[in-house]
Amino acid sequence: MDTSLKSTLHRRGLRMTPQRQLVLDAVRELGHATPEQICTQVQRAAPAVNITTVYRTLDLLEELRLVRHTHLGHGAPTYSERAHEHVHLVCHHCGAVSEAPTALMDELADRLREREDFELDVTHVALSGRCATCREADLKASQELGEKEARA
Amino acid sequence: MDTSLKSTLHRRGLRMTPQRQLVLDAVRELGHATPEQICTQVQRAAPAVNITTVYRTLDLLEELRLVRHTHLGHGAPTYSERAHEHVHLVCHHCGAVSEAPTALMDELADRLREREDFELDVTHVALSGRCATCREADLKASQELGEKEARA
DNA sequence: TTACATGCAAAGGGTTTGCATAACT
DNA sequence: AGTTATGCAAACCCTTTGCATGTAA
Repeated sequence: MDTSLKSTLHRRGLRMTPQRQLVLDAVRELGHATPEQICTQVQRAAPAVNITTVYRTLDLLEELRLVRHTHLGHGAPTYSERAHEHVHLVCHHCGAVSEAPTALMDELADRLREREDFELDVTHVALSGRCATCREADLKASQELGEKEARA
Repeated sequence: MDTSLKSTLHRRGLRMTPQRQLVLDAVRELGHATPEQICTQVQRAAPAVNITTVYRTLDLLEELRLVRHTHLGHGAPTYSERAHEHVHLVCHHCGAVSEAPTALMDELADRLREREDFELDVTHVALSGRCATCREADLKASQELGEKEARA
């Protein structure tokens, strides 16, 4: 079975277009990007492409399971290739997004299945917390505060 | 130390108002609710209250650590009492939201701290997946499909 | 009499929809 | 010809901001 985008579309009576290829390319190049970022990237090659088309194409590519979107918290979701599976870690202090292997979630997924009868989708929602850099900064700040109080 | 809302506000040079009490009451009554739902609830007691005030009050109550908000995926976040700590499980098929004990996440939190140097905030983001009801429906549907194919 | 709080209207980001046009098959 | 795809504008939801008015210390 031919699994190229073109034939996948054709099997559904849909057509391959330059726009669709460009959106898919942009998702692949950008890693995890918002619709707006994807649109900007696409427009570098084809300035006339409208953001509406980007939204429609992302929905389509998601249906075709070529991409997925993740909610990082506030604001627009980000889209990435389906093949690149990972957990997103978002620092809600500085906003930094990092990626971790999904294997980290295996045990949680098992427990949720057993105890809550819930089948976890590891990639759809990001985990929120405080990143290494901000934790270091916190530590330093509290040390300085300690010294200041010791002096006083 | 007096920890009532009124004195907490007073210590910051802020005032207690009927609106602020009503918003806090609504959050407590509704469990996890969007700003709009909270506004509707508040307006049952005081119809003139504006949604702007609800947003401002929710921000304030969050700063005071009396409430927290959680992103369930699409759409508006939901607010709940800070004291009610739990993990949110959202079914991305039917939209149902359930709650699970945060203890489920303890091991994941430990691993993230060790391996990724990331301090997880368990409550801020919901976990996404497929709930028990939808999983049963899936199972039933695939069984029926199997029977149909067997007949054909 | 000064600071804080509210309501209202308007603007802002992100997304969807309606519709006419254009491009395929 | 008939369907699918696009661009454009308008509408939509959710949230924030500016400003005038109101209210409490």
